[in-house]
Amino acid sequence: MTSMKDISKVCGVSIATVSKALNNHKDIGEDTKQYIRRVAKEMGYYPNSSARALKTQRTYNLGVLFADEAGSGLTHDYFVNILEAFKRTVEEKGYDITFINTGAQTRSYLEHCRYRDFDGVAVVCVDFYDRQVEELVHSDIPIVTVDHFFPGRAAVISDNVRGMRDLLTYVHSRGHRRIAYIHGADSHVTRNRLTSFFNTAEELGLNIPDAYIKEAAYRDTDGAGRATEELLGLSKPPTCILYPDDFSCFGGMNAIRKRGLRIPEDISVAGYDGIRAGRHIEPCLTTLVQDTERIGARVGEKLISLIEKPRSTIIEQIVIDGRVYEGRTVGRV
Amino acid sequence: MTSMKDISKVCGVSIATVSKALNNHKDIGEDTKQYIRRVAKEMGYYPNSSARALKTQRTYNLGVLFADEAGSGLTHDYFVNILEAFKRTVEEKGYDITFINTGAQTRSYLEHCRYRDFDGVAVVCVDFYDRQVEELVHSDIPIVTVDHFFPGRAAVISDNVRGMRDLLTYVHSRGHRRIAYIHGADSHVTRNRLTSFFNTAEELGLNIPDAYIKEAAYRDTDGAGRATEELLGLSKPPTCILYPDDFSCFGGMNAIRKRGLRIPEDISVAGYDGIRAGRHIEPCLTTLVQDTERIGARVGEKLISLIEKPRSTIIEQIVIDGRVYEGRTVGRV
DNA sequence: TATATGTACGAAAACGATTAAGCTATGGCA
DNA sequence: TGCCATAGCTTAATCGTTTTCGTACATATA
Repeated sequence: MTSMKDISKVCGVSIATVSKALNNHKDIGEDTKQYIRRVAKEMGYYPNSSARALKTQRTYNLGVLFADEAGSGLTHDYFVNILEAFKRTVEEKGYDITFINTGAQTRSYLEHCRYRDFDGVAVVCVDFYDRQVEELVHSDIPIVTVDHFFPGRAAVISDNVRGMRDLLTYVHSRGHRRIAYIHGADSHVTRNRLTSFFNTAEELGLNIPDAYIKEAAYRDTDGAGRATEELLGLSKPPTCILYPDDFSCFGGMNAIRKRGLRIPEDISVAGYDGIRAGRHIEPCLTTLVQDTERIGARVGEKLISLIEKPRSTIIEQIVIDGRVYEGRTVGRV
Repeated sequence: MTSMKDISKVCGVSIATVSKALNNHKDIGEDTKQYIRRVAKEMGYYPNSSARALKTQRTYNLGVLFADEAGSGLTHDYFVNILEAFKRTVEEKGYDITFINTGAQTRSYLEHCRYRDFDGVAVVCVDFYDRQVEELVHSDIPIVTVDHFFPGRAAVISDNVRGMRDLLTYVHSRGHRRIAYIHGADSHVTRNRLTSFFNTAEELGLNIPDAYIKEAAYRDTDGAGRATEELLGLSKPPTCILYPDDFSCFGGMNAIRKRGLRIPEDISVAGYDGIRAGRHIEPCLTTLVQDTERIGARVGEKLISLIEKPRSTIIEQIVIDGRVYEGRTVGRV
């Protein structure tokens, strides 16, 4: 590896001059600058990030905390899409991203961040009630969280209240009155959707019997299937079932078909998330598409502004709208 | 941030002693060691990776080159599952992973690797004919590639030859004789599957008319749909169609249904990959499941052994078997 | 002419660790 | 008693940068 030292020898100048020339300081003559640059290029010089980080305390490396509740890791469509958009956004600004180790827990999340000296951290997907997450969030490292708000910290949040309202309103507009909701396991997101579901139902004058509310873990096709069977077994079964997410909806659809019922002729279903596969199955899934592209991009932008201009940055919740995707799983009734 | 210097002051010993104590060198007294360790812990000390890397030339950080051909990035199911398994494996051994910037190309892949001083690189998903990839592969950085073999470098390869053979044999065993194959865009993987398809067909005594061979880009549902329509329009259409991957198969299934045909009663289809969604749709997809878990794990193990014991490590191709998943899209004929 | 200003560069410290080499007691042994 | 090992530390160099403070010289100003 060629270092500045090597270049300085070849050029017959000091290391300081090389550094300044390469970093375009104004107190180096134009000719010298060009000369040094040329030699550097010829010698295949590339700066050493460790040395630079050591001196400047800036790594241009961002940590990503990504720990799916179910341990499915990177296979979670919604979060992975956010991550992808986030990655693209920050890479454009010269940052790299490194995963915060979640598997082999020899050090805490915070310790890991200190070790790697991340300039900032994006908390994309995680158990927000974990003590290690708490510790990390209360540290002095710039942080942006997704879908969860911590007081005094920036967050980008998919609008679950509005999302559920739009979805339910759409289903209602298709004539459905007996609507069941299988919600996900308890979390901020779940509570928001649930509250919004009930509020919207009331606004729409819907009567939702208790038996129409079920719980199944997110992305648990079997659990969603079982809940679906229970709903279908009711004396007055719903005409439409809302699911925690698209995957769960797949599970529900299978349970429905096992009973010999058709979708959407006999019963309607709707998912949540808008994963790619949903658009390519038959009938294609009606769902609430979360705008992962914008969410990820905003997380990136916000995090970088927290890092680069900490003073001028207002801490805030950034709320991102989704939209109803009209597939063909919600029939007219 | 507490440094060794701080600890050394508090303990009244030299920095060297602190370093040795923490790194468990044998020439430090047991009492001193314990004492220093205790103080370090109390002061919340954590080593600085940049400083350490600068000195030791080891970063314990691995680069991941992950550039989906279609720019879909992390949303590619097959590769993302490999990545996940890879990540878990190397994290267990104390390595972190950082993405090699593929979007904002201000520096080449190799330059990026030098900059970050990766101990090694996993090339998971990329255009292997890219000049930058060439450059990287021919450098002195330990590398393991997935699904592509470069002479003199380690590779983990999903057995596409055997996979296609198993799949075709299975389809044949279900009574199909008129079998079409929509293959993906040209690549090593595609060529292997295609060759294997023809060889197996010959072994089985199948006659495959030219019109039964089509091409569509990987994961391109529309393209697969169009190719499917062409196949269906033939005077003697196939009874079974094989697709480049599961997603394409979804596209094909939709095209088939648009014609009013039923799967698998009227026509059979099979995918390739074994993505999660395929198992949860109706009817669930018959496909060749690639063992992403093992592929990712082997990439991790191999890469680490290349790094940690470069001498004793034999460069090799590691071939991983897949297996046919019997869904319900291939009927008996 | 004497002084101020500006330009172009260099010397050296510092970032936080690792490590070879050196130093100093202490105890064992002839 | 004299000598040598050994245990247990310390000194100091080093990794590759960045950055502050000088310095030397040329030019402008009074």
